[in-house]
Amino acid sequence: MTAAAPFNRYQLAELGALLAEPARAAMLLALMDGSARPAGELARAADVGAATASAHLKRLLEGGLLGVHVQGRHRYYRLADDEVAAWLESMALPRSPRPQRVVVTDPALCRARTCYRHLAGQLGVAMCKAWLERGWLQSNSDGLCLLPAAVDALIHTGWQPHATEHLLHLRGRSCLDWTERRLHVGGPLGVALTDAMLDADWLRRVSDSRALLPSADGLRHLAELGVRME
Amino acid sequence: MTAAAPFNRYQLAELGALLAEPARAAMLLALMDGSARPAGELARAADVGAATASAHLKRLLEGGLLGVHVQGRHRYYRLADDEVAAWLESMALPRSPRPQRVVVTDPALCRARTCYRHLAGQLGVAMCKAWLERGWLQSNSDGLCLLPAAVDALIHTGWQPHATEHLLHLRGRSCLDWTERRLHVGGPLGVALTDAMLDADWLRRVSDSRALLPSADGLRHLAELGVRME
DNA sequence: AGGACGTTTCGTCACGCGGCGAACGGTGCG
DNA sequence: CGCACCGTTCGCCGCGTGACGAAACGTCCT
Repeated sequence: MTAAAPFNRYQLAELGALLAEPARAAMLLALMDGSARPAGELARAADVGAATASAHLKRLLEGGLLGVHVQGRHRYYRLADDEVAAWLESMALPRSPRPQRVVVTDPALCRARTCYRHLAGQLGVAMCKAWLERGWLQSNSDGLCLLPAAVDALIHTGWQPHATEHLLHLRGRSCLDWTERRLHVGGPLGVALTDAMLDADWLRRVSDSRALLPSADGLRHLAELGVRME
Repeated sequence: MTAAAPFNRYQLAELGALLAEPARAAMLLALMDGSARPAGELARAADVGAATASAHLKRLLEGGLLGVHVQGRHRYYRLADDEVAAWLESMALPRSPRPQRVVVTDPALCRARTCYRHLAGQLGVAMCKAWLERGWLQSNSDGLCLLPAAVDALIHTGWQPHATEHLLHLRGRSCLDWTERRLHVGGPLGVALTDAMLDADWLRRVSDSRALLPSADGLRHLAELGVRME
């Protein structure tokens, strides 16, 4: 299902574990200027004993993050290569947007709601996805447009033929859903579809909320049209 | 001394610790496609119990790597943002040059040697650094050049005035040292300086080696000129 | 209202791992 | 050749933390 996992959980964990110790992190940071430093100096930089430092350096070496360069009774450790240095530098970035809040959302609002004036939420996303897969909705450079097969199906469920055929002339806009992070149908087409569903009593407005409540009738019809919510 | 450490050892270690657990790593990998998944599903993906998964998700959330989106009795976890996804992707890269070898090097070769025909090794790096700091050597767009103050000092130690003054007209090239990963003086200026030191018996060639052995006299004079080797 | 279910919190246990002191091995210097 | 020194290996101890079961909390469904 995932696109292409770069490597497995154990490799990622092993790499993380190398950074997870303040003493090792201190050593890596001390070497980030590209210098090569003897073990004793790194032990002092990390504020640990020689024995401890030696063990850490061994792990970092075996993990491929360091290289060593033996010179008489000294052993000079350095970052394995510039890639490692660049990668360590990049560790600082994902921390910038530090404040991560817990966003509490009304369940009904997630299921179906208006986005401006068109349908959004799980239902909107499901409709967009299903109709694209069925070939009822098409995406071109101009945006989204409905195809005749969709109109036939909608009329078959009881929609007014004239008003439904009018949908063919409306343009839809791909709209990224806030909660689902998936595309759904916006623009004039999205608004018209939503209005029609409200007229047909498939959806009902909820007072004082942007939530839309699907009726039992609506859910049944939508399921027939390939739109299912888990 | 280091350029600008992005953050301290504890922050780096904390970030690493978030990845260091296979269960957490599995969860992050499962979310790398941008999906939002409920806690139970992530528990299954990580192959741990619900209680354990909940604790891990809490840590990842507080660490800023995940966001959550509460919907009724479900809690959908996702990567905090696209930056985190890109950053995780980049974790795969530094592993490619896996084989890290221990390089054993002759101590004398590291201390001082010829790089092409100029002085390199610790001594070459020390000279470059000291003379830049003293304002005897200057770096401009054209490379390195010696300044009159340096010539005066060199003549004062006994170098031939005429030959020494000639050094002012030579251009030096910044050369990155192989063992020290530091700049030293190459180019015509570097060659001329090295030749002069050999002439003055500050340095001696070692047969069958690129190593250069500083004489006691040479070390003393170099120390006077600010060039010290630890 | 009551039962089912997803999720979190709490309490407990056990393993892993980092820390150090001491001993060992190798290199350089007088 | 012996001493000094740097670094590693070994053995032991203590803390941190991940694992789970049980229980509590909150939401959905009928």
